[in-house]
Amino acid sequence: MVLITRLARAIYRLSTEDVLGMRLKPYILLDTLREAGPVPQQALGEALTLDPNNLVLLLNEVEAAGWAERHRDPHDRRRHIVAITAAGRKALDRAEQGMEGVEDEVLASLGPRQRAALRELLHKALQV
Amino acid sequence: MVLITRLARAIYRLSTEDVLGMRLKPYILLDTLREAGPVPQQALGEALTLDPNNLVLLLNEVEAAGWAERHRDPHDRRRHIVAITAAGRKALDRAEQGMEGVEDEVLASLGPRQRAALRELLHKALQV
DNA sequence: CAAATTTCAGGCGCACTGAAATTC
DNA sequence: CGAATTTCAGTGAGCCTGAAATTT
Repeated sequence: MVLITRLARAIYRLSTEDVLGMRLKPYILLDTLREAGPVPQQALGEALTLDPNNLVLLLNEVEAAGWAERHRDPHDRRRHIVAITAAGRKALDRAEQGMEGVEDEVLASLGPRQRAALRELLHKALQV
Repeated sequence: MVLITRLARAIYRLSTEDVLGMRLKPYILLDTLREAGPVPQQALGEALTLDPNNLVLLLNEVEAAGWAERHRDPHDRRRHIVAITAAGRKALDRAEQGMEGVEDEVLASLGPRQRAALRELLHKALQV
């Protein structure tokens, strides 16, 4: 647990807006959103371990940038369905290129196979 | 990178003071300090990816709790050497028991072998 | 005197609490 | 009407910039 938090901190410090073209939070949101497809706002918050209040503020910012859109769910008009936009995919692609540099620095001690193994383990851990 | 930050966030949310007997930051500091032995304050900050200013505040708190001590380095009186105390080890042991519950929750999808493999990969990544 | 190390004070973006608005 | 979902305003702790103090 300690190791993960220490690594996460190193990642955070390297993931500046200069490197990604956006702050780290929107990047994580867009990455998750692209993987999950259009989802209710609540489910998105759970995936990001972000409480609903803060998600609203983050989505305001991301939507203002044109990277995602909120639409009311026709089946339950209380809900908002969140989806990534074409511009969002483009911005995310650019950010990912910057993130490769961060990964090379953070995981410098690991070879390609070890990185793949790590990715698989992390992915499985989050698949709850 | 995204997976690590998402996991770290989940860990942070579960690692309350009720569970650990202390906040997460002091826990990480004490864990790192016990592993590294007495170290100059500056080196400790680097290991924690924490800038020197914030480390001062964190150490003020940890020292006030009696968990660590700062002493001047006799060879270079500008430096402070930081060391964990006996009370710090005790508090850390208790916190680790609480952290086991967090680990069980966060890594519920992984078996013992996978957890060990994950730990080894993370440890190597940080060994720069 | 310049550099290194630790310390503190001020300012700002961030996260959580509480309450409101809409819809089921 | 009670519950669910999203939204916003207010509050408090946390991080960073800048400058001071001590020692080399």
